[in-house]
Amino acid sequence: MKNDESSTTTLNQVAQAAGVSPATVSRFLNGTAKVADEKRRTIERVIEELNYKPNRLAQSLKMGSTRTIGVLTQSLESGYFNRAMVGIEDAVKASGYALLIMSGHWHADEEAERVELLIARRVDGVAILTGNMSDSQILDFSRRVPIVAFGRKVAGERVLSFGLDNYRGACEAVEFLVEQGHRRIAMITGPADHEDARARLAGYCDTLARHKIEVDKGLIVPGDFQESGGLLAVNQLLASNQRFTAIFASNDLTAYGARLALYRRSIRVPDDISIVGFDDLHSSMYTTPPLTTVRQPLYEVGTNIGRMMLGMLGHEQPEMDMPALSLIVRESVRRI
Amino acid sequence: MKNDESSTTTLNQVAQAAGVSPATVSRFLNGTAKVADEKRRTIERVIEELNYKPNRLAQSLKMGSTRTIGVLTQSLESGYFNRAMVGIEDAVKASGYALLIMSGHWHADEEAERVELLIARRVDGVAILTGNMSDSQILDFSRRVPIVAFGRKVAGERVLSFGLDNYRGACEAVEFLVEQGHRRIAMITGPADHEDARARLAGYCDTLARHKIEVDKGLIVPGDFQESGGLLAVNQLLASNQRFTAIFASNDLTAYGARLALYRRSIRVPDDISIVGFDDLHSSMYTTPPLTTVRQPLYEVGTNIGRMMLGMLGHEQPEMDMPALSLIVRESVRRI
DNA sequence: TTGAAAGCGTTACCAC
DNA sequence: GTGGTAACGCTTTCAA
Repeated sequence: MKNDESSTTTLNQVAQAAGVSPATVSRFLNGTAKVADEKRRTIERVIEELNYKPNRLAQSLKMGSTRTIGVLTQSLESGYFNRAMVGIEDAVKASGYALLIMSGHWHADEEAERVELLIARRVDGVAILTGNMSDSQILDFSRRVPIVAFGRKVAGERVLSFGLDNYRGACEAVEFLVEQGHRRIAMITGPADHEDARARLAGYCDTLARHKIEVDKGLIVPGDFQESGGLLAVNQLLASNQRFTAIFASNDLTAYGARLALYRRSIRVPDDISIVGFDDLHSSMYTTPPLTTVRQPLYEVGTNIGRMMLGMLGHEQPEMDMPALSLIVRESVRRI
Repeated sequence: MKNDESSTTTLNQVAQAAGVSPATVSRFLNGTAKVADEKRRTIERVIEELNYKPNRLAQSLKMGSTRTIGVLTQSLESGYFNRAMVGIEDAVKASGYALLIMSGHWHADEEAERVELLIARRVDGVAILTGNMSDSQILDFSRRVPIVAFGRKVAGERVLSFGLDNYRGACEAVEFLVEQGHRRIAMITGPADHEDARARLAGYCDTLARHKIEVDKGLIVPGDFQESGGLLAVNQLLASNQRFTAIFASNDLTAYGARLALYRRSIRVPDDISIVGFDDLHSSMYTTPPLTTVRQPLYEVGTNIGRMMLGMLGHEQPEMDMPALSLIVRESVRRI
């Protein structure tokens, strides 16, 4: 076996070495047509000897499909998005698709730029995980490439989109707190320009109202979906001398920060203050105390994105099957 | 502006519409040669009108470079690996490289399969983040594609590799515990087949020995680098009625699990038991108490991987500059 | 069953 | 400066 200097073998070389035409090799490789037993054996042998691997680039160019799905995430290191990522990957890898992942960092311009990059690389479709692009931007893109968008509501010829009912999730969370006897419930919000954050806030307000509990503006403090925001928020709450027995944090990260702020003042959870979060990140199972939170079925979100994408790409019909948000009761809430 | 049914415009169409040859358009696009002012303006206009975007696939095929770096990670949702991932991305994106990420799940066969996939897609180089492949496997791959491997020690023509001094990091951690007066220090190990885990265990043993502290086998319990392993390990430790004042966990995840196990028994940290972890995941800043741990400069690991890769790919010479492991003292250790 | 050849969208060499 | 054209590695008619 002589190797041409690590230079990659091409289908043509295989054909030549096997004394057949490139077409025949191609047909053998793809099972596109019957090839005589004898030839097929020589081809097999030559491929082995030359260690030939098809060039997917050339294939893609020819066939007009890269078998690649572009994913626009918002952060490469977000436990939230990455959970969905593995769902997507699991759903599509059996069909031979790979993921080309780019991050938009919650910045509309950067997001658009990344999608542009994805399209330039000729991904077969792009999955968009929330973000700040406008619907019309997404719609525009969808004229160039099939899109499935999560956490957005945009309708069009080649866009599929879906979201989770954040409002209802928030209602459940606050409902639970009320059931447990809490009346003075503080809320740490998420970014004001974030739709999910607004829905969660609305769920909080409405649920309180439904129970004839006054919505005290002083109990609503801003966070940023990060731990640091949660920490600051609780500090602010405490500094303003508000009375409250529970905190509804807009997401788990916020809850972690809030919990630390309480710890610093030796305020016990849940004995003194109860906390409920939102997302149910994996780590929420291991905080002390384990966090009561609203579970987002992110993995399933991912598999559904993957399936919907395959559907648009002409594979078997996607059967959507989306678990709803559900409250996971752990140990950060006390009945009072 | 008429749009041909969302079908993508090609360079040839631009050429035709502008009344010039494809070569000229290409030259204009790449600045490969001067093109007359007049033509350049028509070309610009036509590109605008037709909304032409170059097909990177065709470019790649022609030029023999996809401007893509394959990354073999072990888990898409590991805070540890993903921190390095953003480092890699930051280091290479300015040069126009994108990342094609695949996960090997710590399984040698799957890892090899993924690298094979990466190569089939003609990535320009592959970055390998630890894993279980054999050195010779990696060496083999490196004959087909430039490789930079982190957490491995494999030398070759086209492989660059580097690791962090886990042994020394562990020594520092245990040294600190001893300085704080601890003598009965339990250790929760990582997977026995994991090199880093073994190095950390060795650091623990040697440091104890250096201080003439007996290494009690009963204080060394197995973990798995996951929270659940840490939890189980502490349960086992407690059940066996060992006396100890501190725990050295093989990584932060393990420490989280251990901390929860303690919490369940109302054993306080650090008042009753001290804990130190390893990795310094972002979340370790927000555990209660915040975790004292050995910081791995993962982001910098990533940027270095990226730079080394660019170096191998013929860009500017990489200047390695790797921060060492360092102990981050927070609040999970008490002086006794 | 098989081969010749066109073509996917680029780039680059060779003339002019 | 610019155009013609071969070539990158593959797939797929069209004939035979």
